[in-house]
Amino acid sequence: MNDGDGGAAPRKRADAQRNERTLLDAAAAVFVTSGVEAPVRDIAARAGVGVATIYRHFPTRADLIIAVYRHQVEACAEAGPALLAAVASPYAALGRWINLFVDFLVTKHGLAAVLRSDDAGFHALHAYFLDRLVPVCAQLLRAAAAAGEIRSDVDALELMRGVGNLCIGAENDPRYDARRLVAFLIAGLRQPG
Amino acid sequence: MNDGDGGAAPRKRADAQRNERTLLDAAAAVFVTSGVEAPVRDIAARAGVGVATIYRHFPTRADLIIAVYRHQVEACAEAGPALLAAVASPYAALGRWINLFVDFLVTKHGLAAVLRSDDAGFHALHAYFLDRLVPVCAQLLRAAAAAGEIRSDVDALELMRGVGNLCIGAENDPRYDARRLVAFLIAGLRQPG
DNA sequence: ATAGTAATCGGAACAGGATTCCGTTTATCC
DNA sequence: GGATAAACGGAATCCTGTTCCGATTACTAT
Repeated sequence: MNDGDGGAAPRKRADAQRNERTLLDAAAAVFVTSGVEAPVRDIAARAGVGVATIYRHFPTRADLIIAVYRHQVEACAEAGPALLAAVASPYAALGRWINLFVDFLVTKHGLAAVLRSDDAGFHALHAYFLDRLVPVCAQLLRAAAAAGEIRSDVDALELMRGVGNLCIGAENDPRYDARRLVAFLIAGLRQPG
Repeated sequence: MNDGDGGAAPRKRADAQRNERTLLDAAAAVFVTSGVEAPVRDIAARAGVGVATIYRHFPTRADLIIAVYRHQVEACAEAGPALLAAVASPYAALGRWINLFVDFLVTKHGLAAVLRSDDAGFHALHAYFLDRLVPVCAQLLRAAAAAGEIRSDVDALELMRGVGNLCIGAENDPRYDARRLVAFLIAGLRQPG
């Protein structure tokens, strides 16, 4: 809703809309090469705008990161119920879903690191990821526990944070395979016996 | 060797030795309250010296952190073989040793985070921790694998990095229990079947 | 079409931290 | 006690992030 006209929102100016799009593209490109903590000035330069324009559109870096990756996070969130419906074993569905999440994180240079940062500026990023993905994870955990495949005392938030942490620094380092370690962690959730 | 006199090293001046000690104490105190990434100026102020004095004694922050925690890291390294000798099951010894490591990390505010940082300035810190602890971990892993208690394809470096990552952000957050997650990870190493 | 208006813009100014430089101090040796 | 070079402190520099302000430009009403 509130996309074409709206009542209260006075519709943004055309140049502002254009700049927002340009900034998203520039940020995405810079994130790929320099990571999500690239200097603000670099992103502004790449977009051909002044630094203040970034702050006007995205008050904190978290807002910019969220905007850049929103689609992929949504896709990941929606994949949870789909996997649960499509795969026979809830435990297998959980494993598959976690792999999707891990793949997403390790391909976004530095994202896992800022995701766990306790810097106040990243509060919105924290909140978004957690609000969107923790419930999905909790649903998968409940299903697997109900099926007796894993222990029932696993907290979704804790697991998500653990998996996120395991993904830190996993980009382009052949000696560290986050996927493998996460698989061990998930294996460790199985019922003892 | 080369502690009291030596041949090539011209023995440091007395005030320099005193400052180095003072700096170590000041850094240790500041690390406890503000974490290992505390501003250099704070440490200098606490020690009552100029900032350049820090750089003269410890060229990078990594050197300072290593010096502050060297004793505890050595103790952890030496605990490995001791546990292996004292505990009947190598797998149990591994678990106990990992717990020592985790306890060390989570009580040093922010240490786990810089430990995994790929910032060039922390290269020495990386190298020291890895050189000192990975061989110990490898020995424990070999013993447990030889006893048939865990799979034999676990790399010590990878495991250490995984455990270190799980400890990031674990200080004073009741909703995140790094010890518990590490326990799951170690449990996941058991032989399948 | 045009003048008025307010949203938006760009880059300079400011702030905070790390790192380096240099004139001064001081321990050591003779 | 004086010469010498190591060590010192703090100012200067550099690099980011963030805010401010005069200039610009899209929209609106006539």
